[in-house]
Amino acid sequence: MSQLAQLTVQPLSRSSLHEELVARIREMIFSGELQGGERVPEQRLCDMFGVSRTPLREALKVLGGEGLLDLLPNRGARVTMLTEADVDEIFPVMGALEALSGELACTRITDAEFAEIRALHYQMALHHTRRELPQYFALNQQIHEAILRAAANPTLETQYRSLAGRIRLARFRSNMTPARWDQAMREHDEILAALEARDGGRLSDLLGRHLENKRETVKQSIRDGHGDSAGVAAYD
Amino acid sequence: MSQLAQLTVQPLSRSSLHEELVARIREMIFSGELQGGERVPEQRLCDMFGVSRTPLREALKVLGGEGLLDLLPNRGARVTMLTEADVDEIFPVMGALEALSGELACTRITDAEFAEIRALHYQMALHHTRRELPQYFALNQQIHEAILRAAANPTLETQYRSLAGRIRLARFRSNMTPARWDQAMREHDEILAALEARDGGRLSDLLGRHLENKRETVKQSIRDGHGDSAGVAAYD
DNA sequence: TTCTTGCTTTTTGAATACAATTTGATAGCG
DNA sequence: CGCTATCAAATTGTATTCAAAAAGCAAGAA
Repeated sequence: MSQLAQLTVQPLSRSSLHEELVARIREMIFSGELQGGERVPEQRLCDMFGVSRTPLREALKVLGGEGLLDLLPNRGARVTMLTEADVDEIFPVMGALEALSGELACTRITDAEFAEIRALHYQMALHHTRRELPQYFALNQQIHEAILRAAANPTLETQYRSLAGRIRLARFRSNMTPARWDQAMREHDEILAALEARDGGRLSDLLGRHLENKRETVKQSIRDGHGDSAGVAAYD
Repeated sequence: MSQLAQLTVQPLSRSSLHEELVARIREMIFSGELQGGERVPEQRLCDMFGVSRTPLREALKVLGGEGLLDLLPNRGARVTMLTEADVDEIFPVMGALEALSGELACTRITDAEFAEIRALHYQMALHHTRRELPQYFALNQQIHEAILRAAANPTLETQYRSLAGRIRLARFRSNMTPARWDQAMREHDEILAALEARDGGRLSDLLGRHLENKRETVKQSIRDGHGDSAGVAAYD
């Protein structure tokens, strides 16, 4: 018998049209190319992508299931509008999941994985001292993603990303004060310390509280009216 | 102006065919009418429901997104097979969500809601003393549902139900020993007490540990080979 | 003017038709 | 005897067509 049976290979994903469309349209929503509340006529998208309505409609159904589109029977699809109430609903759930990711990460993380996170952390700290906000945010997101990965639980990752995607519908932009930014950086110091100590309970708490600060930012952007900041990427 | 504008009526949900199909096929999966791993030829389902392939395929895509079907490009859909690894992955996430539902329920539950849960609890206790397992399970499920409802967070409900649905793929049946059953009942006594005291932290812990016992049951049923117990409903 | 009412246009829902891929079976070859 | 290659049938992927519903518009009445 060959070694083939032993190997686990990436189950190469030859994606079909509808999968491709799901990814593309999702990105259009996140990028703001499709505005919240906007009606999405099927034919226009078909022309845009050069496909027929069948695979497109399949894609819309999937995105509806993800909560990114509202599908109204006989009245088309609209990009979901996030209300403040939605945000208050979603954040506690995200918090619970992020807390779990902290717990699991502490029990499973390898030294190599931790070293990588620590490297990201110090790089982020550098951008913080230099007051380079975009770079700071990029690293910040990478760190949270790395913790999530370290938890080694694909179901958790999927669920978390799904909720994070819905939050991105708000297209918020962090309006950090210097004081708040300094505080966030201190929180990250503590997060790194808890992770190094493999203290799952403490890391859970820290991640949960760290997330709470984001909630107000998102709600504020909804109050300000999110349609106006077209083309602006969502920050963390 | 008439009074009509003031009234808020149920926005009657005329469901389309594909929505109907999603619900029907989902039930077929849960009931075991479609076995795990079984290939689901589109044409057969079309004949079965008397619809064309278009709405059916839209339904399959949605169920694929829910994780109940595996969609292999050009190779059809299969009912997802749950591995023990999947169960070990899903349960911690469910645990985090159930813990959150306990926390939220304690902060929000009304006296009326609590009274209803207490009633369900004592009814369940009665079935426990009479050793009426199916009735016990039915009440048990109602209690957990009621707590989830009391948390008053639709996002949480959706996410939890989605994971619970995936677990149902295992089509497990509780094989409780008398000792284990007595213990479960004691756990429920504590759950009720924590809820009455509005002690969110304690309720979280209790629900989490209560759930852990279910994990082994499910994994055992997978080891036993779940295809054999055709037609057997999943218990709690 | 403003609201209603009926018709036309547009858009969506569903079914059918066509193309591409996979599966499995058979024949040919080593 | 076993393996490969080729071809036919079945199944899925996509496009097109037809039907039903909703949205828009214009004419008429209050």
